[in-house]
Amino acid sequence: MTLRLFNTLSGQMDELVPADGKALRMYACGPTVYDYGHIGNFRTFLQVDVLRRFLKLTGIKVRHVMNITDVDDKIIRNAAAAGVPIGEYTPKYVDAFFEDLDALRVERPEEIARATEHIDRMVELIQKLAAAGAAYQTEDGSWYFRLASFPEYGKLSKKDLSGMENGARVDVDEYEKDSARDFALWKAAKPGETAWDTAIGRGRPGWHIECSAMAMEYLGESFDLHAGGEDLMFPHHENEIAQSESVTHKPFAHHWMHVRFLLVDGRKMSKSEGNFFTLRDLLLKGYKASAIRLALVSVPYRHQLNFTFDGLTEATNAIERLRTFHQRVTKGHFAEGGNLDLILAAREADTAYMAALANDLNTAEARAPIFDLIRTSNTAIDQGRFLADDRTAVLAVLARFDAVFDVIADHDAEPTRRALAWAEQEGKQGDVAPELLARQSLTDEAIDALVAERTVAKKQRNFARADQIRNDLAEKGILIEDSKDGVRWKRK
RNA sequence: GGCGCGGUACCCAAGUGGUAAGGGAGAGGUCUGCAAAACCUUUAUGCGCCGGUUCGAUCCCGGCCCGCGCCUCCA
Repeated sequence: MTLRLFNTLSGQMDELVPADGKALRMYACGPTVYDYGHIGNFRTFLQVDVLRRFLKLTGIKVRHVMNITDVDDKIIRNAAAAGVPIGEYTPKYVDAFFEDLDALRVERPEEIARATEHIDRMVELIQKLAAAGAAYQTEDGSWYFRLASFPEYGKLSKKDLSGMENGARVDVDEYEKDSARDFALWKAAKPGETAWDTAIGRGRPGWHIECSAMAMEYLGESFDLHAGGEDLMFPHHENEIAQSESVTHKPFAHHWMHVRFLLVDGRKMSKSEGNFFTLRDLLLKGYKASAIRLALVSVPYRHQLNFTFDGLTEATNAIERLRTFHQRVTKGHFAEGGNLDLILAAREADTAYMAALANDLNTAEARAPIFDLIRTSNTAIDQGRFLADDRTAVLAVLARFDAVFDVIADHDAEPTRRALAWAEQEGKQGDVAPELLARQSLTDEAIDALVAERTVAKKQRNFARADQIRNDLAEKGILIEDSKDGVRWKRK
């Protein structure tokens, strides 16, 4: 099973296989740690997670590198406003980022590279660029990339910049540049700003150079895949290509994957429009981390995803269906043996599931056979003909589904607990939904005790008491289900 | 203005040149002490509009309308 993935560079679907035959080397642009991540950021990380999980499922080893941009204009600005050095400003947001990734069950890349720890490599690269005639220094000590030296510029984003060489838009701070489109490799230190003393002068790196330097450091001069949000295609990725290939004269990344934007209510998220959500915002509203994951993952990466609360509710309900079924199959008692039709159905579901993902990571299509299999199985269980081998076959399919989607196994308690602790710490208790607090008000043990009491009441045919307990629990978001295999309860 | 993407049922969303997956929601039914869960039935003669190609188009071509994104920091 080989993944066919749309390649922005070639403009077509290309097979994604490790060029060295060993491990797939991929680089994905990570966060700039100046604030908490928002759900748009996480859609991209989640889709890259789907990619790497699917690759692993098909038996491909992955070597995935992600950068953390811990020095840039916004960080410098915010740190200055907070009156601390950037090294004291960013750790909070780095920690928050990983906590959020954990909440969403995004796997860690094999390598996480911080910009501030790779300044040397960036300086070396700039020196090489200068030697190759692709970089020049301006009077203030900054270094720029000379676009004119790289005729292929624009090949990724399919832009023809030839007509706009020296447009009217020239930044007053950058009047010394040879061409308006030349971009900064190294920014000369300004008084009071964070800076490094290096062989090319005192200053700090431009944004694009870090990715070129770190990608080549960990993956080599040429590697398999480079991924990121669609907005990074131009100019960020285009600039990475220019910087890297001007030095190596080899293809930087063979394959480029761009995740399209998440919109909120049909509009791009922005703080000014008030449609801006962080993961924490949603957790405190009472949504489960798994529901957020499923909602952000279920629309294929090459389509815009319109985020709505209805969509989150739908994902919540879909997960309920998956988990209820999983529990039913896991906890049920089934006789020895198996049914050929069910085992075949499981196999077909798995084939269709894998084929959908192999087709440009079509997550929406991949869900369908799983739900089909659930219905088929439920019917068989209702008919009392579901057997032990059927269970084995079906659970194997669900395991492969969860190897990528990772929403059936319930890990929702911890992210919510942490979000609540965070809200308390930050004095944001006012943002916590009352329903969430109600739901958290009972411990598992207390619920078990009430459920046991209800079971006793039912045996005594004291239905009034039994229903009272059920209703009381329901008010706190705890739902009870009676079944042949005992009583199940779950938090809404 | 340039580049790109999309418009499929109440909502989300796949998909194919031969007659519309899946999820959610709604309605009716079965089961149940009652519920829940589950199952069954049901909800697009129709896939933005208009032309064209074709035996046949939602899917191909052309035009139009609408929405969105990128072109500047941005996932």
